[in-house]
Amino acid sequence: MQTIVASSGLPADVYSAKCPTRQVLDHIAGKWTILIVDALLATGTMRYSDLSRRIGGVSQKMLTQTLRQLEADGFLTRTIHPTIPPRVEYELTPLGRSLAVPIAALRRWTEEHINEIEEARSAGTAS
Amino acid sequence: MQTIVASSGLPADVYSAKCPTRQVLDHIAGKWTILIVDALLATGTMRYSDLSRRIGGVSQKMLTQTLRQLEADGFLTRTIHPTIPPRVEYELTPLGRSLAVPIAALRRWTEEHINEIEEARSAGTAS
DNA sequence: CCGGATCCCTCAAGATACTG
DNA sequence: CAGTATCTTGAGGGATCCGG
Repeated sequence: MQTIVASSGLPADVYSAKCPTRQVLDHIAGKWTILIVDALLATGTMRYSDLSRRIGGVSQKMLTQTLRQLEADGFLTRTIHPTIPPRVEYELTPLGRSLAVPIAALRRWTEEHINEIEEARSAGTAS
Repeated sequence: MQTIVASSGLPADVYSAKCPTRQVLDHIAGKWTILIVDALLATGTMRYSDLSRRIGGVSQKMLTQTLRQLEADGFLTRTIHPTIPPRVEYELTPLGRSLAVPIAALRRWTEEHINEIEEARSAGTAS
């Protein structure tokens, strides 16, 4: 099946630097995006601090920035509860959950093949 | 199934910044990695200049750097034919082809859902 | 206290030019 | 053809501040 991109009227092609699909792929490819979406698929609704604690090594700046990007792309919703202290909850949309499927597959692949990769690495450095 | 990482003796966990799986995921997540692996899955063996032409917007530096990384991780092989002019061919290993499956799924997802994403974006900016 | 926004600085990506 | 060398720029990390 071939998709025609509405905004450009051209066929979707991630190999073309100007194609809108490519920009989207670049966002998805970001390491924080993958971890956030995968965490939300597993956990359901999460607060800002939950995500911050769950995802090791993420800075507040990048967490906020990536969450806003994901919200703009329609992958998740951001719900503010104006209580004291404030509560902000993030949850995947149906679109976000459909993206989470291939992303979770990628995470699983990494965890399942890590030992093969480490073997290849030590084989390379040994020569 | 839970994988124990040989080098650390700990369970695989991409959410931990120090886990080896996380470093691997960060490489895989890179936009160039995804495009290179996906291109090689579709085409089989490719020369340096083939990849350079196929992947729009990649600089020589990043192409070389990413290819060396993928070679070190055991995802592809690099074969030099010492002819004049020189020929260098890249091809996925079995490990690389197994990685290409979830990566191709991600590319396909992007191309198939681009119109939904653009709709979400314009809905957001309109408000 | 939570969920950021802001400032500053570093390091890696990208453009450009050159070479075996 | 298939890279390396060099320089530049800006995305990303750390620390700090702030409104509710």
